[in-house]
Amino acid sequence: MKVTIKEVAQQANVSPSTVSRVLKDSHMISQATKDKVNEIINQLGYHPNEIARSLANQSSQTLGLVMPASVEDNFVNPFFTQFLLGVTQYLEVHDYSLLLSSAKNEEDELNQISRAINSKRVDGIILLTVREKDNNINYLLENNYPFVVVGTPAEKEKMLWVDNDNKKAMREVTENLILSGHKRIAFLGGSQKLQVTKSRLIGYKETLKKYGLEVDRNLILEVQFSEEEGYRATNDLLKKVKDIDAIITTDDLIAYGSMRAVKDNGYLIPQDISVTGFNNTILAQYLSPSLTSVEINAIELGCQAAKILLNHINDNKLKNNFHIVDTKLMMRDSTK
Amino acid sequence: MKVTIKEVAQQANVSPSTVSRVLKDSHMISQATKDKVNEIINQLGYHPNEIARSLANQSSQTLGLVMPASVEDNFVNPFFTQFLLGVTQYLEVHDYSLLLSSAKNEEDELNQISRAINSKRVDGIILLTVREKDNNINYLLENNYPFVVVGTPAEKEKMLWVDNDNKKAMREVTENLILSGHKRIAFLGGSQKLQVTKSRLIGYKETLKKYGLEVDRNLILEVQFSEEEGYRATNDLLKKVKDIDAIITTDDLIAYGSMRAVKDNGYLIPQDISVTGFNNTILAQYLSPSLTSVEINAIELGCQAAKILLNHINDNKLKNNFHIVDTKLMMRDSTK
DNA sequence: TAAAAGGATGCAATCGATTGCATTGTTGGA
DNA sequence: TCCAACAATGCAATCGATTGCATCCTTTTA
Repeated sequence: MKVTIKEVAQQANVSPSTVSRVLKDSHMISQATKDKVNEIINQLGYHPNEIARSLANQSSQTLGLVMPASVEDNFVNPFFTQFLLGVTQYLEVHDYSLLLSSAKNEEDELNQISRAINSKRVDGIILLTVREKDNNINYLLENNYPFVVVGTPAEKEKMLWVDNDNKKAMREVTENLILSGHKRIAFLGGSQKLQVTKSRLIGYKETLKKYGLEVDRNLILEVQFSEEEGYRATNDLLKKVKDIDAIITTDDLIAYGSMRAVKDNGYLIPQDISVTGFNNTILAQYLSPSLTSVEINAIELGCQAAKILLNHINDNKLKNNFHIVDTKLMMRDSTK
Repeated sequence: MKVTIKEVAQQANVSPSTVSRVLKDSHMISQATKDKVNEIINQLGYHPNEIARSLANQSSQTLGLVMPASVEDNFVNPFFTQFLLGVTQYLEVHDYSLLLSSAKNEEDELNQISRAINSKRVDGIILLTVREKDNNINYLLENNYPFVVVGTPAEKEKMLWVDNDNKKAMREVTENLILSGHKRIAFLGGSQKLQVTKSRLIGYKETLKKYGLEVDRNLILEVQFSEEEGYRATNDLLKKVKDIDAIITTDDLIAYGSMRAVKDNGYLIPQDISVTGFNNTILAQYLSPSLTSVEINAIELGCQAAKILLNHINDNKLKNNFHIVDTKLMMRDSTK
């Protein structure tokens, strides 16, 4: 049942080395021998044992990915599934595999990462989260181990990373609102310690300035990523500030909460106040009114992450590299 | 930088065999030697090379999972992410890993599966889909290769599988509706060729009979899994049959389309007609009215799939085994 | 025609573990 | 005191590939 390179060699009357070279299509082997060996290979149904190969080549042809403990918060979002799809699709073409593990909590991530590395089962790691002071990144840098980060890291000139174009995305959203006549535009974002929030905020502010609108600190709020928080924050805001005509949020769930608050305060969407979301989840399509949102190309993000990391692994020179993936504004009925 | 078993052996003045036995905590080794070797191991920061281990042990300590081509249709649904989480969490405890690949289309799945098997990179396969005449299953059975199926397969006494309790779930839904006074309950399900639809339909019919209600063929419809189809089917149904007071669907998206049609036909939910969904996606919570739905415990399903497969691999006797995971009815405002 | 050159292939070491069997040293029973 | 029994460890083969170097044979060149 189990066919090894030795058996192929015997049947073909050559040495295992020759079979190995045929498999690589080495130029050292004559065409006649190649044909003969290939025939036996097909005949016996031989497939190389990748484990043995990995050992001999000192390379597992595998990347590692640790599901962050926070995926649980994010079941709303197809991001993770799409990202995985992008990664695996790219890897398959390049004869790489993906080894997946999951972390029980934040500290456990480092555990999982070092296990993967130490056991030599992966040639590189894809990191799905960036934290402010990121232990995982530090560990990987210290050990000089190949990895790519999804998101913009603090020391972005030191490593590989991919991100979507948050600044540009927010420029588009803001500009769109301004061009359709909005003047008092609020911004509901996540924690401003996060790079992702910072970038989006910059896009928002830049665009206001570009069109000569005031950046009002009272209109910029930090909220948790939940419907309830979106509701609460918007409610407070509308009680305090009376002339708001648009609310930009950085997540569809926040946007949904926000929409509820807008309605509860007696305003119409979008006639009185426009609302925008982010991530273009299924909610955006089916809420009423449907929600204008920003679509993230998670598949492409996964694909690019895999690509950058693989390039680095196969050509150790590229110590620093990055790729920025475009987003797409999905206009719907929650904006004028 | 790279520490092997040989170096540990040298430093500890023993042979590699002894180190290997210390790692297994073999009873053949004296406590003194164990202590000495373990100290050196910690000192040098030695970690076994799992690739080499796999080769020697003829076991990769890894399961394979192919993302079905159809995940793309299912980005709405956190099922996949949750399932993966369940699998990886279980595997980690048992020192197994998960190798992930994705299929471009239905035929490509078999490709991916045979690649994984032939390359000896996995000890078993988790199949996420069941089709009517399933090539993947046939291939794996023919090759006598360990695998577990998610869903109820046709020849369920021949293999390992896990599923959620579809029959019971539908019994609950139906009973609940009947007990709150509904008498003319329609059933919008997916293709009746699918086992999952069959089971759910049985639960529905059984419960009607149990309470002495007529099973009316006109009230049972097959639809595609989409909002549009849900709308269309419901619309047609309501035009034809006038006394319907509840609609059971087998997916939240279908339910949503159905709800829209109910409203468009001038009925109130739930006062005139109750509607139920399935899968308890994010939509169910946030639609208005919020949607009564059935929650599937995908994490548990993943966990059980991994468990059953691992048990089989480590104890080849259990050729047939299964596990049925309970569902949970989430009552919301779309039902009386 | 002999020597050099070069093409095609095989030998054997290697990757980093595991494990059956041989060996050594110690203990206890007769 | 001698030998059997057993505990502890080492030797060397093995898992299934890859690859540097040696070898052999053919062809080219002087």
